[in-house]
Amino acid sequence: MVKSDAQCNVKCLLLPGRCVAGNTISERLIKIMIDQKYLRQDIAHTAERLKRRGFDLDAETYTALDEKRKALQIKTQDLQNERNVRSKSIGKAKAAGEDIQPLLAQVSDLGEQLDAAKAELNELLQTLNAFCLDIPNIPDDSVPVGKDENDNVEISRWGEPRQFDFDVKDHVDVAERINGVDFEQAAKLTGSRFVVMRGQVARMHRALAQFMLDTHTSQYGYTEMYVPYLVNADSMYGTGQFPKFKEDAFHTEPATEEGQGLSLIPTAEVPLTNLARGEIFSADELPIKMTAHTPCFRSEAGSYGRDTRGLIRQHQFEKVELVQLVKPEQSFEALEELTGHAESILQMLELPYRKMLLCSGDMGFGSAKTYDLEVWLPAQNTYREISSCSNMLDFQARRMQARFRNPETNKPELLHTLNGSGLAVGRTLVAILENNQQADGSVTVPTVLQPYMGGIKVLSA
RNA sequence: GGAGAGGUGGCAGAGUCCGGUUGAAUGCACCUGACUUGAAAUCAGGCGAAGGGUCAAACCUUCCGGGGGUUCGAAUCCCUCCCUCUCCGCCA
Repeated sequence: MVKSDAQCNVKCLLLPGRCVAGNTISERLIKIMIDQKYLRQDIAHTAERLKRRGFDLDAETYTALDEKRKALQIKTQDLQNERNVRSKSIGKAKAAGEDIQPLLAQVSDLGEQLDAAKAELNELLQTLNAFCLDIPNIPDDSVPVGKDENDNVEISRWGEPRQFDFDVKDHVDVAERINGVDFEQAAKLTGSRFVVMRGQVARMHRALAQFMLDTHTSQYGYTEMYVPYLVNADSMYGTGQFPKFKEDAFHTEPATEEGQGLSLIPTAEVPLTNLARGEIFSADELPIKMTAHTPCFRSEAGSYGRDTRGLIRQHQFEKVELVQLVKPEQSFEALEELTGHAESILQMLELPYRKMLLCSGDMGFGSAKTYDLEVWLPAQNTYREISSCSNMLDFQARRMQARFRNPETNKPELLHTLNGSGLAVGRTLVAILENNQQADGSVTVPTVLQPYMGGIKVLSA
């Protein structure tokens, strides 16, 4: 139904010349201007809402900085104007063959004043920018106020956890019994939190990603994308990983002394969403729905000792990501849709899950509203996160300057971005291994996956 | 990796050697109006972004790949980084 749109989107995204070269400082100076406008509207209310997620906005500092900025900006612009006017008159005088010397004398000290004002303004802008980049997104009013995952609200459940008449093994035991994983080899090659998969398990891992991609493209109108796994700093700023969460990602060494290193993507959300960076879409190009299957790399700083066994928490894992770029008024509807797309994968794989609405304190930095899908893991006797679907509103769009032209005003306006896992492939594999295990150690292959595995119905040693 | 060419508005494409009223000729696209039964064609006008400012305007500042420098003044000169293209080499 959206096929033609999807095709158009690819074309638009891939049009040569639309890619904006990575800008650094000047681009960020613009960003903060907008952040300020945003904050200024109602700073007390903003602070109150940010508090719900445990963030203390220092409104006084902000207001003081902003007022200072305003004064400095006006001063600087006045000086620039004066310089421009005088320079022009010098040009005229010179063209008329008049003596320029007296005019030059008049401007002699202007340059210094201007330089000083500019430097001061610049410094302030950097401060303000840093201040604004650390502010998380504002939770939507529909988000329950809470501190941590214990305050998340269960929205729904799907499927019945299976009753086992034998001792349930965890996915590591299940996979090892059919010779499908080898963590020791991975540790030899690289270190902890990596895995080597082999044979039918490796194949099922691949099949899962293929199945997910095919479903999202053929059923839900997403355009399949192939994207870089290494991105520059601007991309990481754009989606909100930088500056606050730099430690969570892996980075390459800078290529040159001054050059910035690249970062391994922690999720395909980064490259997919940043496709919109610096772009102005026409209204009829939206919504843009993209999906990609990529590896994801996370340093897992701060999670030492958590989920050390098995595939749950790896430094490298695969994910099929869903990203949507939509008009502002459509984003909440789009979040429901996108979450539904991820849910449908679990349903087709017949994996019991529940849908959680994250509370204000448990949401990601850039999200205004997030649903987590948690799949049932019998060995852990609990539900574990397998997908996280978020409406970022214009949070990322603001950082990226991702806009569309509103036909009503004919002006560029920030669009809204959404993303969700559809699904995390490694954890889906875990869920199948655990939920579909048999007493004899074999694992049944979900029906929808069988065509992707040459008709194999059971994984066995 | 070696050699060369180039990065200008939605697109195409001048300007850059010899810096000055150039946010930027021209063409296309687009919008409005006139003409027309309607359309095409033609004619007239408009048509980048961000920030400041204003009730709204006027108006001001900034932006010709990024950063820095020279200058009263830089799209134009200098340095540097990034990217693109062509040829050679190498390679999946």
